[in-house]
Amino acid sequence: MTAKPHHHGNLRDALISAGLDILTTDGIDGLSLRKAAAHAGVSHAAPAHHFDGKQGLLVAIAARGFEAFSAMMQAERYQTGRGAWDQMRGICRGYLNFAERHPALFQLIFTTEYKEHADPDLQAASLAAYGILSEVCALFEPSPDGPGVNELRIWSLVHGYATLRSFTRSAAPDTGIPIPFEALLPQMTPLAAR
Amino acid sequence: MTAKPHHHGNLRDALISAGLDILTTDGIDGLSLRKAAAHAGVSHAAPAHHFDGKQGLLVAIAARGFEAFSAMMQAERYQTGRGAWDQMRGICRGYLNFAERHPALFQLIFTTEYKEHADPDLQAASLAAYGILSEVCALFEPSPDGPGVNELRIWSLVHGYATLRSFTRSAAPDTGIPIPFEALLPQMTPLAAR
DNA sequence: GGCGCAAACTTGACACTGTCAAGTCTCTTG
DNA sequence: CAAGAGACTTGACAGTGTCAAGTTTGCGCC
Repeated sequence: MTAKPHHHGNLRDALISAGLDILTTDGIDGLSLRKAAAHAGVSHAAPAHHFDGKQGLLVAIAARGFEAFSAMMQAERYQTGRGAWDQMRGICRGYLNFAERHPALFQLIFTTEYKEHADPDLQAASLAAYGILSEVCALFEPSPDGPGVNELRIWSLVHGYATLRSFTRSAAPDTGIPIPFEALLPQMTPLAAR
Repeated sequence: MTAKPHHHGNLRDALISAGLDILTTDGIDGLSLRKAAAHAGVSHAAPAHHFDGKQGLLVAIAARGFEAFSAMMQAERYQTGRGAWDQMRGICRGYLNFAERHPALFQLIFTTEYKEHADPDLQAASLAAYGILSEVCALFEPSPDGPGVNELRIWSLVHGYATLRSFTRSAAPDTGIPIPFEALLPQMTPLAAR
């Protein structure tokens, strides 16, 4: 059994959880290896034995973040119905919920400057998230542009909306974007209204 | 004359330029106040007299970044013609060019975690950039959804595309997004084809 | 069953960071 | 010309990531 490596019950997971906690409270630049170590009750150099430096911890956090991201999309997927547009609106709602409730984590998982994406776990988790969008887009086939273009169109639209909503909230003097995402979606693509 | 405050010819601008240089070479987390100071040939605490801490420098860099961003959109705006769609495709091309050529700066200007946006220069610069999009969208009026929705739709689409292209380039095992942005644009909005 | 060894973790150190306090120089202004 | 204000320097401090040693712990092997 490799479940209990030493006298601390799986420190690696504890450090990831600590990192997630710090991320939500102190933001992305308030997260440090030493703080995560202290939060988990170990010495400042302990993380080095489980992650390849700070980037390694960020990669692990991002992988778990993508899983939560996927879960949030799936949670909304069938919320209003099983039609193609129901599912599409559902996963977009989940996408936007995640960006809204976990802004720092959302930024982390989509920012390549913080981490190298060579990690297989991270790649798998991000591909799984993309797979959800891909599945829903497949419901609209056959379509004039094909699945690839539709995926990119929806993804760009929802990702841009999520990013810009967070941006304008801090940047604009008013309260930000007053237009709901669904107002952008309907005329978006000439998809089959299956 | 307030042109030459001391024995250094306008250190403030020199520090911003140094910051931009470091940003392009070392990325956003390779940028430090001390490095910028050294790059400008002054002591490590000199920047404190011109900026309110590191955030102050980032704000000033972001303001100049938005100006370059606007300039890049304007440079492409009339490149292929003066029609409404010509201008729309033009500024989107400029938008994507900027994101591609200055990825770290692009990330900085659109990330609110790095800086507070209370600075009036920064607000003015970002509003000016938005004004360009707004002008071009106005060419399509009257439209079924009104200018606000069209602006947000285009902005979300192009911003999401720019961000995700940079993301997939680092994240995906292949070379990234193979679909050009213009493939997403045409059926985007039922705008008047003026 | 005891021994050894490797892994987990600690301690200490180093260079680097942002920020503050005090001091020095220089330019301007009365 | 003197005085003072602003620009800049020097020095220090806490915090950071990372490396090099030690120390502890638990597991496998003879």
